[in-house]
Amino acid sequence: MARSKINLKELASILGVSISTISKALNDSHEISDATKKRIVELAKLHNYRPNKIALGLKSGRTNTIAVVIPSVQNSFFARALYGIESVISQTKYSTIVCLTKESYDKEVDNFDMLSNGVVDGFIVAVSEETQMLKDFSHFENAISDEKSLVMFDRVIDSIPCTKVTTNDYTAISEATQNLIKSNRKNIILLSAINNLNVGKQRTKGYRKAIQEAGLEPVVLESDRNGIVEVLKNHIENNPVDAVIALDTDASFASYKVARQFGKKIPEDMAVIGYVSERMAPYLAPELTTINQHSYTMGKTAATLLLEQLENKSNKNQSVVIDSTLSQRASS
Amino acid sequence: MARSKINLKELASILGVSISTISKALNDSHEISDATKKRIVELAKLHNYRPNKIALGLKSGRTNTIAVVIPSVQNSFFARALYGIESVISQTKYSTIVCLTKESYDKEVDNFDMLSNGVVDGFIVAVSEETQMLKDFSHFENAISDEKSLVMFDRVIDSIPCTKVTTNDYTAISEATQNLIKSNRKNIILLSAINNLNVGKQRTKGYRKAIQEAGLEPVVLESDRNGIVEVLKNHIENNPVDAVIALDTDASFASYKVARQFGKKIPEDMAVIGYVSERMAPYLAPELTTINQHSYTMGKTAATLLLEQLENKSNKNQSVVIDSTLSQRASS
DNA sequence: TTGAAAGCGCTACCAA
DNA sequence: TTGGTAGCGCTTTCAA
Repeated sequence: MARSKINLKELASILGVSISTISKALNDSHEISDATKKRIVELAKLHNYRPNKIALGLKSGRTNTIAVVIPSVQNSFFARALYGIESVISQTKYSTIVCLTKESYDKEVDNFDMLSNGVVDGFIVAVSEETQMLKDFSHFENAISDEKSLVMFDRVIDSIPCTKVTTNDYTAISEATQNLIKSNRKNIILLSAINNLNVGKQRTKGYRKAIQEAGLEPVVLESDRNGIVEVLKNHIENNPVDAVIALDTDASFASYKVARQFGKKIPEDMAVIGYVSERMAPYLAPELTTINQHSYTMGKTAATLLLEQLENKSNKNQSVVIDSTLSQRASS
Repeated sequence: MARSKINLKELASILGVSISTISKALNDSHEISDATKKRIVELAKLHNYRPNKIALGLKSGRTNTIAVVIPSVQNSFFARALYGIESVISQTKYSTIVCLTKESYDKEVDNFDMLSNGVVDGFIVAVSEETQMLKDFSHFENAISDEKSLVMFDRVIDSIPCTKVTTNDYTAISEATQNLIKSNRKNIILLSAINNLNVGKQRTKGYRKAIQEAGLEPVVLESDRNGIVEVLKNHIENNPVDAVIALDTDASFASYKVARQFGKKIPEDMAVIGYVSERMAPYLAPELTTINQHSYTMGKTAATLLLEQLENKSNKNQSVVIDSTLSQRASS
């Protein structure tokens, strides 16, 4: 196939017409006669001509590319949110660049720096943990002053003026806790392998609120992914527990594992409510009651809002809350 | 902050020097005196100057961007492979564009078309199922004739001349089957929610080979994610089963679920070997013996080979095989 | 040591 | 209906 990056200039010289004629013809301009248009389009097709996106980008100042900057993709929440984003974006003329920050401030800043100057038209970001901690948000401010559209989802920074999509985590978990209380659980503990993250702390707050309102004693068990089983074991050995709220996948699975080891029946002896993908929850025995964050919907919403902003169909800086819901199953 | 996309021209006019002087100074050219260099660099820093990547790309014909084109990211194999790729790439001057094909030929072709003309320097791809079926590989051929570097991993096309990273799935599963046979299992069935995929068929072949060599009868149960539990139930109700090889996460979890429902103990009554992420396997009760595809390593390898190719350090078209290994746990 | 100018591939304005 | 030319932001040769 006669290929290898043919450009307007070459097409022009083949047909003995000017570059601008070629350009106009391929853009179906009314200025060009149908006859030449046809010749040109045919030749272009023959040579499989594709306009050079980079040149287009330089010219127009827009690239029809958006960046999705998220901490990870191992996490089913972000994987599914990304899927939602992609579903929306891929139906448009836009493409997606995905950047993984691994919760690192430096990586996040690098990505914004690299992409802000000409490469993308806008950003969808879930702010990394380290950035939240350091409270240095100048890369976001710079993006805004560079007139990039910016949408934050899940992990948002209140003080940055941009569009935001969040979930009502705090409320959801506090309601879940109240549910357990109503069904007469007395020793409801919280188990978390993510209390190093803000999300974890937020959820813990919701738990504490509900527990304290009921006059009960909050018990918060935290560890990292590797230690979580041990931490729970140690606690259960020495304390009464009749319900666990598990803040993440590891904590959820750990609850089941330890319950088995201690011969505790779920939900009779111990109820469990956890965060696990909706796809996985039914496989647990008994099926796990989960708090569903609707990650796919959040992704779709974030993408839709960004697109509207890019096409100037919406005023900037909306805030949308996607309700988390309790998916009641057999474990509680 | 005085920002908003300052460029060489503006810097030049501020200092009353020429654009080329600015350019050279910022690139630390020896042609420029230290004095002016200093003035220029300082001004650039003050204005937070960042070179426009798009302009650079147009000029140089390279963008220092690579595309990763994979079917999905929900799947833990690809999620982790992507993580491996990112780990390598993010240490270099290159950035990554991630495209999700959802196993669609059209999406894959679109992505290649969009990115081939100037946007990326190379591709890492796991070929979509539909593409494998349709056997139309011209988008790969075009990329090659456009002089893009191309690395395929996991899902590769033999007839396309490019670098390839694969795993020895066939051998791994056939060895796993032999293991079961040696430990005296007689009714070893295969359970798959992915036999619509080539990977699934490949694994099935490995199973059949081992079973038939042992003079046993192969039993292949397939379904999709939603039907997999029912299919297994129906079979177990009416047939003896003392071992299951589960080809994917859903099939693996389904095996546990059904075993429980029928009061079959794992591994005594029924052994299970499955494909589940190494992170998840220990949470199952009993812990699941898995076939580990080393997705992270595959990703890293693919990325490393691509980089070498981009920097012309390696001859093209190597083929690397990353051995799958059996992670023996309690379920078999 | 500095600057002018061409050119990467494309579009759009203005002439012809 | 067509073509010449400028310019997007940058690098690089060649002159000054």
